[in-house]
Amino acid sequence: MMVDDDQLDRAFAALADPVRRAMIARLSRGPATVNELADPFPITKQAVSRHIQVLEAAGLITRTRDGQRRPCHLVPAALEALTSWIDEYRLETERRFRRMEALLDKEQ
Amino acid sequence: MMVDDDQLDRAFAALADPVRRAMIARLSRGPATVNELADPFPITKQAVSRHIQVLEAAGLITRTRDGQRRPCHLVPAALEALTSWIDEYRLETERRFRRMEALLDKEQ
DNA sequence: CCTATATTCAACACATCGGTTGATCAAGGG
DNA sequence: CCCTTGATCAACCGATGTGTTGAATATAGG
Repeated sequence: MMVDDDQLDRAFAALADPVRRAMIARLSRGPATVNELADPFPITKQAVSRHIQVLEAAGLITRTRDGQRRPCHLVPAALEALTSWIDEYRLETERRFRRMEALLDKEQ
Repeated sequence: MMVDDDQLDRAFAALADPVRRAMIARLSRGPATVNELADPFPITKQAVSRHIQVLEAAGLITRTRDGQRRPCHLVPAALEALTSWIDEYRLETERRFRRMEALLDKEQ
């Protein structure tokens, strides 16, 4: 999946909060409503509702309709886009390190 | 690498800024000083210096000493810790999706 | 020693974030 | 039809983030 700068901004910012990360962890085990997601946290449902909106705006979750409930679903492809971005630079760095080690070995 | 909640907060927040992501990209190709990192951006060196401090506090880079210069170096293990966190939940979600598909197939 | 260069500190402005409370909207169930 | 439940909107508050300018610190080098 290709993402632009704004998408990365929103996605990484969304993950930079322990409440939202806990929600991601919960949603990896299956869909959940606002009330279900709010349950473990000592904050208001309104605050939880906004956390969910942040995750949705970041593309990390989608929402469906089930009567008066709005279940949330994790979007694995969005997570994969983030690991891809990170890995590009991690792998480049590790390759560079290995080249440097090889060069040092040769000089012995 | 094991990271706590605060480390994840700082690391993801550090990546939630296009300037800092561009610095990460630059550093993947080799160490760079504050001045070198500042070059591509239309902001003051002081602002760049603080971006660097954010990346360092997040553990994403380390700094060495070279005379009056303070070169920055990317820390691949810190990036790897982030992809590990993300992948745990992405993979769990994908496994769940596959189980659901298998179940639907069986019901046909 | 003196000066230029590299970097950082301090104080400020402004925007955004994450929480609250209170009101509102929407769908279901008796 | 009313009332309850699920969810959201709006306004506000304190904290944090990102930029600025101006001053300070530290090392290099003539």
